[in-house]
Amino acid sequence: MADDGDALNFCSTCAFSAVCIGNGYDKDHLRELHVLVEHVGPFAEGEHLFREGDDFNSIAAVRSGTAKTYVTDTQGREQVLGFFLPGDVIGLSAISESRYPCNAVALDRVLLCRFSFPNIAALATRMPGLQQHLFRLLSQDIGRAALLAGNFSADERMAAFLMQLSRRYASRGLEDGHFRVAMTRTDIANYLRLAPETVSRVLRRFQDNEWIRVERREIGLLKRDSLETLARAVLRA
Amino acid sequence: MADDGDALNFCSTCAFSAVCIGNGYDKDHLRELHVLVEHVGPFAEGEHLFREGDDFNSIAAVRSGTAKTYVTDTQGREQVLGFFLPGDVIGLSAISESRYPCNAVALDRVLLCRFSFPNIAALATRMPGLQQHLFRLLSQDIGRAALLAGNFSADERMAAFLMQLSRRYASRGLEDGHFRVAMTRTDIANYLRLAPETVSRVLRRFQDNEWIRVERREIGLLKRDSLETLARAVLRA
DNA sequence: CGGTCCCTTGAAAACGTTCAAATATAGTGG
DNA sequence: CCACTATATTTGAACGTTTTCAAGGGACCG
Repeated sequence: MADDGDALNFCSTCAFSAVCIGNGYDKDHLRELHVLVEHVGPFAEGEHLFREGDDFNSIAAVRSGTAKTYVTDTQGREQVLGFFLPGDVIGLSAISESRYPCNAVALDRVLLCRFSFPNIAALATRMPGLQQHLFRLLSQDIGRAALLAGNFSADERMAAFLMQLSRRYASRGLEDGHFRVAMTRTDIANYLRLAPETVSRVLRRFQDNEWIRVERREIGLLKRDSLETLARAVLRA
Repeated sequence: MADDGDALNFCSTCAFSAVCIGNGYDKDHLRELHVLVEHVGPFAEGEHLFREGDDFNSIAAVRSGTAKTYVTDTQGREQVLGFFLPGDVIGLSAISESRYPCNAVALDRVLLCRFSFPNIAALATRMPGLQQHLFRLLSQDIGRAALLAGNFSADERMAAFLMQLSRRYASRGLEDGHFRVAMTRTDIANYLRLAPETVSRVLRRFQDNEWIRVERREIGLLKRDSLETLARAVLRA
């Protein structure tokens, strides 16, 4: 994946961060990126990475573990905005404000690479490639946020959720046909805007159809085609 | 609003574009922005500004009129992604791709200021303020997209829609207590993920409560408090 | 004046939620 | 090692909101 030996020698974990933020930089640029990076964590399960209203000054790449972002609505119910796997960048939606607009919490043991945003933005003015990468990260998130906004059935949502997870694992070179999710049913429900009971029932139905195999947090995908067909309505790809 | 007399003398409409894209630039910078701007339109009602799959190379500020972006789902049903009033920037979600991921169509007579994105990004590397403004525009859209993703009732969605519209008019110095919307009930329904019949019924109920006054596309807000209360669940502010 | 598209209204049906309760799992301390 | 508790998950049944289907009215445009 990161076949840039020099960068790896330079600092293996920070090279990984550089990969998270963008590719194609020379050694000097990597060195400049490196000084912006701060390794933070580990965060324990349930520990907050940041809270709504905290001063925003950095974005972070997940190095290992899983996190979720969420807000609490007026009736105190949790709305999960997204899940963040290793390689994902968290905190982008805060850029337009001076404070984080949501909470972020670790779902298991989480390690981060934190980047000062003012500094990285300043660096970006001298590195067009980095600027473009940041633009793309931001723009991608706009599309991703719109994804679940549609008017979809519980089955379509769940299928899309599973396929998206699988794709994200695959894009990181991990096993994508069988994985262990870090989130509870309730987290999934809050993300998909369904009741936890509905999540449970849909998973049951998928298993009865022999499309998946579920055992607690372990999920195996048996009939990707069927799931893809359902998910297509949501994912449009 | 635009109290920069020089800029206005320089080119009134382009000064307006500069205002759309960002403030606080000196005369030289405005001149540089100016050469990037291309006035396009008018587009007639129903005419497309761009279509899904078109090559992406520019973003555009709406100068007058109203547009919507939408995608067509697998069953051929339209999903409205957003409405764009004068001053709004359209096309930001395309930055991560080389092609537009959605369609944009004029709802009435529309004029645009179009900016070459590669050029404006290049300029941004020399103008930190512009870069930051672009980052903020993008980040704002992430938040806005997440807005309607929640699990809200038809009443809450409609109230939020009306209040948001009112606020956007107000922020442009326009009448915000009574306005004429350019979109059909079906457009609103496709945006709020409701059936057109539901939109009709909710508006009826609001009018029966004397919260609003509706006559075709004309909408007057009578009890902003009641609407705000409902909308709060969605807008969180 | 006729046609088309938009909007409204009513009744029935569907889907997901809520409520209630049973079951299972992991962590804790005896 | 086992009981015990808190939390997570599953399941069933009733309920409610929104959708769907069907039809009627109304505005605008030629």
